[in-house]
Parts: sequence; C-alpha cells; structure tokens
Amino acid sequence: MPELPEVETVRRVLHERYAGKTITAVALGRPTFCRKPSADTLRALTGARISAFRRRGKYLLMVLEGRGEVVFHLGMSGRLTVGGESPHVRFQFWVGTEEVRFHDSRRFGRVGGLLPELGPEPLEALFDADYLWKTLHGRTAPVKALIMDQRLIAGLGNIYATEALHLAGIRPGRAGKSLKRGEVEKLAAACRKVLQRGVELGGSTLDDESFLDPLGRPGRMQKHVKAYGRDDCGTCGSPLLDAKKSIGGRTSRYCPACQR
DNA sequence: CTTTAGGCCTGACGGC
DNA sequence: TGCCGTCAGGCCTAAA
Repeated sequence: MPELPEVETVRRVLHERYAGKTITAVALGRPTFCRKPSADTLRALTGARISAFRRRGKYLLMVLEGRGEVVFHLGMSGRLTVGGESPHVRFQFWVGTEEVRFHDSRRFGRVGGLLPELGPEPLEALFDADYLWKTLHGRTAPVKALIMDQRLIAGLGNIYATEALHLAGIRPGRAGKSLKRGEVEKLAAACRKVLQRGVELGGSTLDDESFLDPLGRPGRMQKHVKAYGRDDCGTCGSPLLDAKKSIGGRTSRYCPACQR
C-alpha cells in the first residue's frame, strides 16, 4: 500500500525522468475508474511541460508549467509505471514516445481534483514532539487512529503507523491523551525514523508485490519491518497480538512485551 | 467538534 | 476441484 515512502520513491523516479519534458498525449483506460481525471484536467495535461513532481503526504503532484498542478493518489493498489503490462490501466500519458500508465486494480486511486487539507509533513520541521503533544492532547481516540489521520499528520498508513508505534514501545489502542510527554517524544522520533528508513530503502514491497516503483523495482523496507504482517516480534521474538477491535478500520498488530 | 462505522473495490486465501 | 465468504486497507461520508 503506497504510503509516504512509496509515493516519495515514485516521485523521485518520475521527477528524474520527466522534469522539463512535455506531455504529448493523454488517454483514459477502459474500464475507467470513478476518480478519473476531468475533461479540464485532461486538457491541462495535454501538451503541457512538466516542471516537477512534488509530494504532499501520500499525494503525488505533477507540476505543469503555467497550468497548475495535477494531483495523483495511488489509493490501495495504484501504480504509475513506465510502460509495463497490466489488465487494469485506468489512465495513460505519453512523454515523447514513452508511455506512462496509471493502473489500479481496486480503483481507489485518483487522478485530478483538489488536494485535501493535510497535516504537517512528518519529515519536515513543522512536525515535532511539541506538535504531536498538542495534537494528541485531550483526544480519546486510539493513538494509532490519530497518527493515521491525514489531517493531523500527512503520510502514515497502516504499515508505517504500526512500525512507528512498535519502535516507540506504545500500544496502538492507547487513547491519544494517555501518552506521557516522554512517550510522545519517542513517538514523534519513531514516526520520522520509520518513514526516513522507508524512503532510504525505496519503500516496502510485501509478499503480494503490491508496490513496485515505476521501473518495476521492489522496495527493501519489508526486510526491516518489526511488526507489520509478522507473527513474531522482530525485536524480542514474542508472538504478536492483534488488537481486539480494529482501529480506524484496520488491523493493528503489536508486541505485548515491547509495547505498553 | 470528535469519534465510529460503513461503503467503495477486487485479488488472495481458507473452508467445505 | 471449485465455489463462496471473508479479509485487506487507501479515503470519504454519514451518523451518533
């Protein structure tokens, strides 16, 4: 599932390859998806010069010279690939003669539309222990649901939230307001750490190969995961548990020994 | 405002 | 073997 590190990995490849180049054509795949680019977006893309690819949280932004930005969201299963085969191509564009495909079996992805309100970038200065302390203050919702709320912090999904809580030694079901100051400091640092690691390692490709970069290369973060999708704790070897209730609609695995 | 639940969607997987 | 139910989880909206 593309979270901040996966989107950043995609961004770097596309920026390197296409910044400064011109989009020669666009096309909608069939069957299309509900969050397909509008006619206005298609018009803006056609013939535009790409000045950059940027990223905000899990959103990828294609910056067009003099024509604003086009928002891409990969959802669950979305991928942007240079060529490549897929039965689920939803949208394509060409840069010169090279074809870039947006494919997405589950159709949760999106091309175009507006960027929603998002919290600070966890790898930038605005996100720190003070910010997280203020954000969690008085909140009764589980801390995991809060750090996965994109309006509070932009970029963590189930994998990296699970890993950050594990690294910080905090159980996912704890109420936000129950965290002590020292725990909040650990958690803020852990969020940065796991995301930074994920970016350095080119994202995480779980056994289903859901994530591959635009050139088809898998990430390496999955080898360093300590809790997500594992049966035993990567630190102490204890059997991991799943929270009895799903948190934020997602399963939440934790180590009963390492996390309190 | 905060919190929770359900819907969207389809591939993978387990049980019978 | 093959069918069928369940799960997975990005985000959004509605309801409590």
